[in-house]
Amino acid sequence: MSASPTTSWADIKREVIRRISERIWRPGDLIPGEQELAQEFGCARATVSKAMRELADAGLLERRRKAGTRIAINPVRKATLEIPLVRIDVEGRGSTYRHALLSREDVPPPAHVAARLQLDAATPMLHLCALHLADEQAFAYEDRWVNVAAVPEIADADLETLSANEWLIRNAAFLSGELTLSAAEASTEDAEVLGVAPGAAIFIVQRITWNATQPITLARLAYAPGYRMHTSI
Amino acid sequence: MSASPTTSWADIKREVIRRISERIWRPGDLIPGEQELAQEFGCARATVSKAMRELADAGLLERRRKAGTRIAINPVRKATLEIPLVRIDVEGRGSTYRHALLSREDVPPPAHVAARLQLDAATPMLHLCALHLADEQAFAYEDRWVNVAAVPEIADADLETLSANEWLIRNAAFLSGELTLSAAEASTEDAEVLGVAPGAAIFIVQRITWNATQPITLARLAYAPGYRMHTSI
DNA sequence: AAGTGGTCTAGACCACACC
DNA sequence: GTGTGGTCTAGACCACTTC
Repeated sequence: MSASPTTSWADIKREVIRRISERIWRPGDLIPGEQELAQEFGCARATVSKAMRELADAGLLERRRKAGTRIAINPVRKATLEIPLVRIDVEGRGSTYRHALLSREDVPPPAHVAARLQLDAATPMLHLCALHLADEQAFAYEDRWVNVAAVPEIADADLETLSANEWLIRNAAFLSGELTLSAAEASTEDAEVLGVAPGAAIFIVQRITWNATQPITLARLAYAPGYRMHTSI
Repeated sequence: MSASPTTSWADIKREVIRRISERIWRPGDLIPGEQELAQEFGCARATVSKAMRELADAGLLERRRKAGTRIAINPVRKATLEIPLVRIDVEGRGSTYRHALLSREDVPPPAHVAARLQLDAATPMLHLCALHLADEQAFAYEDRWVNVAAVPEIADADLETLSANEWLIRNAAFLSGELTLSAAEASTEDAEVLGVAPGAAIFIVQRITWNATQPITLARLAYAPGYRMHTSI
C-alpha cells in the first residue's frame, strides 16, 4: 500500500490484518506468496516475510513450505504472560514490598516433589517457606523446594535479606521451566499464613525451573484472595 | 561457534544462552555489539541481530540503541499461553465435546458489564449462558455478553449447533483483547450448573475482545474444579 | 556528535512438503 | 520434480539515545 517513502513490515502487517478483519481474506483462504506480495507492496521479499512471520507467530496465519500461507481457521490466540519477581509485581501495584522467611530446612523431598522434579527421593533438598507482603498485608505464600546440587552456593546464602525467589534468579540462570495455574481451596496452613478462612478460593501458581542438565527448583505460590493475572492479547 | 558450513542464528542463540548460564556473561553486563559478534561468529550482522532479538523478546537481554545490549538483571520471563476454543481444549484432552445453550436473551447490560466494555448501559446486547461438556461432564460454564452492533449477524445465528465461542471466532475477526485469570468461590449459579458445592474454588477466565473500532464481547468462563492451565517457559 | 540497534534491499541458496 | 517459505549475505540508511 501507498505512497510512503518505503513500505515497512509494520505497514504490511496492518494491511494483512485489515484484509482479514474486513473478510477480504477469510479463514481457510490461501493467500498470495511472499514474492507476489512483495511485488504488490513494492518492497523486498524479506520485508513481507517478517510481517507474515509475526502474524503466524500470533496465530493468525498458518504457513507451510510449498503449501503456502493460509488464514488460520481456528485462530489459537497466544497471550503472553509476564512472570515477574513477586517483589516487582508488588511494587508495580504501587505497594511496599517486604518478605519474611518462615522456615528453612535441609530435608529430603516428599514423594510428589521428587516425582515432579524427576529426582530420587534421597536427593538433598532445601525446603523454604516464605511470605511475601504488600504494605504489610499478606500477598503470597511461597512453598519452595530447591535442588541443592544444582545451586550449592545457596547453602550459605542469606535468604532473609534477599528472597529465595530473587536469589535464585540472580544466581542460577535457568533455561526452561513450566508453569501451572489453578484455583484451590486454602489449606489450614495457607489460611493461617495468608490470614483468610480455610477453604477460601486462592489462586495458585506452580513453577518448575531447570538449568541445562537438572531441575533447580519447584515453587508453589498461593496468592491472597483477589489476586488477578492480567494480560493483553 | 564452530566448523559448520554457515553459522545460523540458532547457533548464536544457543551460544549466548550458554554464556549466560555458565555466567561468562552475568546479569547487568554489557555484551559486545552486533558488529563485533558478527565478526566473532563469522556471519552477517543480520544473523546476529535475529538471534539477539529473539533473546530480548524472551526477556533474557535488554537492548537499547546506542546504549548497547545487556544481560537482563531481572529476567521477566514470558510465558506464552495458548487460548484455544473450549472445544479444541476439551478434544485435546482426549474427551468428547458437547455444548448446551442454557439461555439467550436480548437485554441491556448490567452496569459492570457496560463499564467494562466502555459502552452505554442502553446499548442492545445479547446475553448468553452456555455449558461446555467433556464426556458429558460439566467442563466450563460460560456467561457471555455480545455487543450486537459489532456483529449484527449474530441475531440470526443458530448458537445451539455451533457455540457462541466458535461462531464469534469464525464470524468476527478480533484484533485485540484482554485476559484476566483469577480464582473464585462458586456462586450458587456456578455451583448448580457445574455440579459442585457452592463456595468450591473454581478457576475463572475473563476475556474481552475488540475489533478495530468497538468491543465485541465479554465472556466469563468458570471451569470445573481441577482445571489447570499449563505452559512452558 | 557519534555510536548503537532497527530496518530495508537485492540477491542467493536451502529444506521441506506437496505433486 | 518443483515451488513454497526459511535463512543467510553484504551493504546501506535510519532512529534513537547517550554523550
